[in-house]
Amino acid sequence: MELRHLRCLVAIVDAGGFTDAAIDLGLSQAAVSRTLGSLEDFLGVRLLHRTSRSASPTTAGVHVLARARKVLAEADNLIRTLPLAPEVPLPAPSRRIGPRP
Amino acid sequence: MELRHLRCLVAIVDAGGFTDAAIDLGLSQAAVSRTLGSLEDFLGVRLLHRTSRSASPTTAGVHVLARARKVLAEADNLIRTLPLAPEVPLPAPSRRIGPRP
DNA sequence: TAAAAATACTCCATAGGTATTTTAT
DNA sequence: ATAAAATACCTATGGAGTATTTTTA
Repeated sequence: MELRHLRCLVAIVDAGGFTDAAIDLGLSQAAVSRTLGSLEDFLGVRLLHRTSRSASPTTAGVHVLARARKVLAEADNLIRTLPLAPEVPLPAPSRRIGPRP
Repeated sequence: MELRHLRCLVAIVDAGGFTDAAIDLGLSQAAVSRTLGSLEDFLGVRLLHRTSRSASPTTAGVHVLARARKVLAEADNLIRTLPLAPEVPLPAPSRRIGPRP
């Protein structure tokens, strides 16, 4: 299981379907279908109920979805709270007032 | 960024080095080195200080490591708390007392 | 100099795309 | 009948292994 699987699940539910999720993810509809399929295979549970109109989470899907969001939130948190270590220290801001020499 | 990157970071710190982490992960030392390198590239920060004796987290590494553990903990939680949906319902436990007929 | 990590190279598994078929309304 | 998901097929990216080089305590 990788983050891509969880991102895919969330995108489908948020978009309400595979096709729109594919657009949001910048992937093809086929890729989205297969990625979610492999997640369901891995977990051994069907997560989404598909119709020709939309896709909605199963009972297990609702459960997994909530936890998937937590995982992704923690991943986002990791990236957002990065103490960025500048290899090259920022130049001291110039205090010059007058016109450029 | 995928879970494999975070699993790699955690394994290296827990094992104290790339080589032992590789054994724990069931990967080659080279794979571990590259996976951590790609994580560092992605984050734009050096996470581990390497010596020929061991690998220890940098300041940023300590920060990221803590968050990586949270991400992985949530991922584990997702898997552990799965409402397993048996396709075939479990057979009702037999209440027979006497010897097998 | 003796460990451990980085790199060069190669290979292959699989993620992803396109085109098509199947399915459900 | 139509819109959406699943599938078949193909390609290419990059993940992984082995062998080697580089690094540093």
